[in-house]
Amino acid sequence: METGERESKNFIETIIENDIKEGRVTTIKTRFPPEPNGYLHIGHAKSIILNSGLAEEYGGKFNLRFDDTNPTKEKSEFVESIEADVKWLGANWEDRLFFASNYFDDMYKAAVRLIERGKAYVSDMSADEIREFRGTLTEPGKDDPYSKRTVEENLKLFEEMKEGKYEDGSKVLRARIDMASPNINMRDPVIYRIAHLTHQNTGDKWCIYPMYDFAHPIEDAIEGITHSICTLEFEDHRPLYDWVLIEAGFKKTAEDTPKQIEFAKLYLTNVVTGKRYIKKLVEEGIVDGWDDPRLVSIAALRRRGFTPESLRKFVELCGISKGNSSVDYAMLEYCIREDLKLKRSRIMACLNPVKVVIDNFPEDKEEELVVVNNMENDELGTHTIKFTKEIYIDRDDFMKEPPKKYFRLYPGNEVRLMQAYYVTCTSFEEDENGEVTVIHCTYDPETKGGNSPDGRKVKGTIHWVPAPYAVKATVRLYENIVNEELGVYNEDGSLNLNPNSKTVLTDCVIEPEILKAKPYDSFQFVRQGFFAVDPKDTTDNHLVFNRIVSLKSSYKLPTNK
RNA sequence: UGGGCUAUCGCCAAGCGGUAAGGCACAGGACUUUGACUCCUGCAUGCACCAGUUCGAAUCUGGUUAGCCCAGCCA
Repeated sequence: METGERESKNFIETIIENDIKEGRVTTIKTRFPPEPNGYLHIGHAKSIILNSGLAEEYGGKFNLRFDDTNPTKEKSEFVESIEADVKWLGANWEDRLFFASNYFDDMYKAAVRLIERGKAYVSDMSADEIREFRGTLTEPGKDDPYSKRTVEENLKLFEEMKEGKYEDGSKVLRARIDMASPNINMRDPVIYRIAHLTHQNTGDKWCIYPMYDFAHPIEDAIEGITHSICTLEFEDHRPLYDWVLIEAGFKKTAEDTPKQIEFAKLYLTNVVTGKRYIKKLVEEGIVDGWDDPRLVSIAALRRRGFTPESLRKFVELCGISKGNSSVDYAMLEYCIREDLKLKRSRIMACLNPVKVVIDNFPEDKEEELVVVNNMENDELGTHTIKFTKEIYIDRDDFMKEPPKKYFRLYPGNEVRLMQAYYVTCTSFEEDENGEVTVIHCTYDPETKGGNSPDGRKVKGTIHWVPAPYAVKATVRLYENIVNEELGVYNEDGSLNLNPNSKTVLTDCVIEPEILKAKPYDSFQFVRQGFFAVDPKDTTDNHLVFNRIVSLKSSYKLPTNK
């Protein structure tokens, strides 16, 4: 099944369709506006896929814009990684890559316009004083003593701020709105601050920088964005967004575009999402880096072997709404399995190998068998594998004393070795600890290919690797970094980490076909799950695999008896 | 306790006055050279709660409760 069609549309699509129907817009324009202060994670994927998807769906345009209005937090390292991640996800901004910082001139002019219209003033109050005068949630604020400055005075002061005459924090430009507004964002918000810093894009050209609330609506207006989609916490900012556009002359009424629309963020149950938390895990060295496979940053998911298609499917499946919610991780697992199962070759690998000797198989004989890479997808072709007297199977596929309904290998039982022969376990050897060291079997030469001419059935089919040709590799197993509740830090800043979130490296053996694999290539290891070649740890002569997701398993060993 | 927003199955989520879509998860069954996949079947007399309007309400009205967001010169 390819891109299955959704029968219901989300509320943003409804808004857009109304805007088109009622003639407010003809070509819609959306944007993804990250601040380059960290790496992108799966939550951003929702926004990227939503915004670019909407543009695509309605024949509009999608822009990538760096919202770099605060040089204290931003680095060019991050703009590079973000660009790569957005591209990898398949969002196409064509030639429309923008930087808010390139609009600083327009923003400065807009601020001057506000001052001229008496809608903004320079204040000398300190940050503490401004906070004090702002009032509280239940009490109104008090007028800024500097709010009575004349237009001329404000113009002169703001010009001097720009020229660098004042120190950081000594003056700010505030919008003149309403200190008694029940919406605290409207109590004369600061719209420009002084920061003598080298900006990642504009260098030392500016020493005053616009605040988000002032800059963002202007950025949208300049680019002709029609639908400015953001997350729920900006709902209270929407009146300010409209105020700026109207007072600075970018639009007539709040009904005109650009129009801000808010939706709920994506949370994964028990998984640490959120830039600042991931950042903390990285900085504290709890994980190896931004792309540690246990994380859900885009870089980590890519390294781990997730596909862009699987993330698109996931976002689509989760839906868009205004209710805060937390999606089951199982949903993500479903999406990646669904995407990979028809795209990837199946290969036999024993994560915890144990040797099997086929006693009645001739000592030096080798048989070449042809294996279909994916029974459901012919395009993936075939490969060959040698069958030999000594092979490895997974330790889980043998039990000395099988519990009920266990139908893999055990003394006296016959199973099928995938694509090869029926074998029957005759005996086994164990060490002093009771650990099985070698399993002895006999094979039935009549069953080559895995079918019995006499119509005899076996209940179990197990995978194997020829011992002389087994390729040694390492698999990285881990659980996601999880927390008890929504991946949130405790009040003291600590995190209740899942004890399983440790990475475990295990030696394994894989059939020789695996030697053709390159970094990021992924496979379905028969009965084990999907794995991808790690791009960082892998060397020329040793492969390291990250587990992308395990397969569903409906056989559980009985817990008691 | 000022303002804004949200409340439909374990988890997402449609629904917009005409008698509860779909997906994930789960359970049972069929099939199977991966106990996978695939395929069937089941899974809210109920839509946070209480009143009211209506022939009829998850959808409208009033009230209540719960959760999320806002007092950065962050975004």
